[in-house]
Amino acid sequence: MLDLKFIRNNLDSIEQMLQNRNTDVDLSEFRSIDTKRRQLLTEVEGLKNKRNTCSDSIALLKRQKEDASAQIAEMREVSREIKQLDAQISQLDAQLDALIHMIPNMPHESVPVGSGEEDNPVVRTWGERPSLDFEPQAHWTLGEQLGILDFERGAKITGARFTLYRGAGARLERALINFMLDEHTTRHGYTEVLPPFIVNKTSMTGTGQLPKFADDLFKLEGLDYYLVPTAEVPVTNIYQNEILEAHELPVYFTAYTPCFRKEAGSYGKDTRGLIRQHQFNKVELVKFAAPDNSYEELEKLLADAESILQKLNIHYQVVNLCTGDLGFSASKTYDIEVWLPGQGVFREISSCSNFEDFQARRANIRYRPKEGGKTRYVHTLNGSGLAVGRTLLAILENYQQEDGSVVVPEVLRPYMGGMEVIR
RNA sequence: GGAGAGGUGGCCGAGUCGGCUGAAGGCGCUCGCCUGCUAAGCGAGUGAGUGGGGAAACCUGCUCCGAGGGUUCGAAUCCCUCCCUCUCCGCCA
Repeated sequence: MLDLKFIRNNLDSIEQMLQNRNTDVDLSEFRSIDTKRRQLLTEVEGLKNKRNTCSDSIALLKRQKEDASAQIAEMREVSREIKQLDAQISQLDAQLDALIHMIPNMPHESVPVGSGEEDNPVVRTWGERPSLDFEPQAHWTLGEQLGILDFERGAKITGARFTLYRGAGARLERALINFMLDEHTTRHGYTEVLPPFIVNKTSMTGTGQLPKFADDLFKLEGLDYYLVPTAEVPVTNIYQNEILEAHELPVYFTAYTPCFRKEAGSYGKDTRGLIRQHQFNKVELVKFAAPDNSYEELEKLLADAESILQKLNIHYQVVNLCTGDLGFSASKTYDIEVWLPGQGVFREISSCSNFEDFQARRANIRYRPKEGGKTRYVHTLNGSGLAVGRTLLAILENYQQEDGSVVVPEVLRPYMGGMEVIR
């Protein structure tokens, strides 16, 4: 959510931003609702002031055992007016609130203007494509042949886009989770948290999933509870409605959670394999930072995520999302895309973003600056470190051998009971 | 799930029969004094949000005592609904 005053003073640049993001939010009514609201506010506050002072004098009269019925009668009328104005104001508040919750974040100046993913510039590339002297297979073929991924039974148990992992597959998934958490906690300074996997509406609104993206979420029947679509939601909301001290910043959290997404609007896309599931595992990185160094923190967070792929020795590239591809709440996002030889493409495996104060304002997360003075909103950041299912499939495709077996990356062997090859 | 108690400022904790309590007192924090240094002591200050005025320091209105409604001229204080915490019982991994 953007600052109301900022919106008021920068309507033109916001309109431009909406265009760059290919979003259509109608701001034409903003001005009139905002002015009307402030008008009524001034009016009702004047009346409340009158009521407050009169109440004091009524109290005084009562204490002196004098008659106050004239004032009381007058105030009865004033109170009626106040009630009426308050009702009008809260209606305008609701309208304004609905409007500003639909406005996406302002992109950072380093974000290129572009219309879609084809306009995302590549920031850097790491490693090389594996030289396979045979026709590489897609992970779904490898996984089924090895008996470690069972798509049919996943679909039987639940439905499309659910997968059953078996044997070495299940263990590899677990190995990856542990490996990633260990790296981030022991080498990169993150504190591990294990949050609830179900959150309420306030938390969803705090990080920006609601109200706009309700269709992507699994909601529990009859409750205002939702399955988490990412650990970003519960972890960022750890400090919802809190004021941190400057010396506590930055705070680094890492969390493993399953993620649940309806993937509405992706019918027919990525129907095969592990790429797009309704349930997947992810290790997330979340930071709370002071505004003056949040972009340095973003670079470090990105490097922390990249280091996992480097240790696994998998070729990847980093792209800077352009305005047309940038997420609703983000000011700036880097995607890490891994090379998938079985499909001959780069696929997103991590998304690292700085939200600046957009989420902090919604979730009311502030800090007290060192130099004192008014509290300020923190900057929130997060990134996948990494998406576990996609990492597993990247390993299958990059480490496959001609006979369909898959070599276990060295760093994972201790987590796999020493297993060197899945066959 | 049943019974009871409770939710007040960064923290702890008073708030009597509704009015002078945005909130006593303490802790913490900040500044000053004192001290060879530290501690102790002394003095002063110290909530948030949102409007208006001012170049600014600052002045000023309104709102906020778990959340939302209600009663009243007036509510932290009374009533209703919901949420959360604690204790006991029941159930349970």
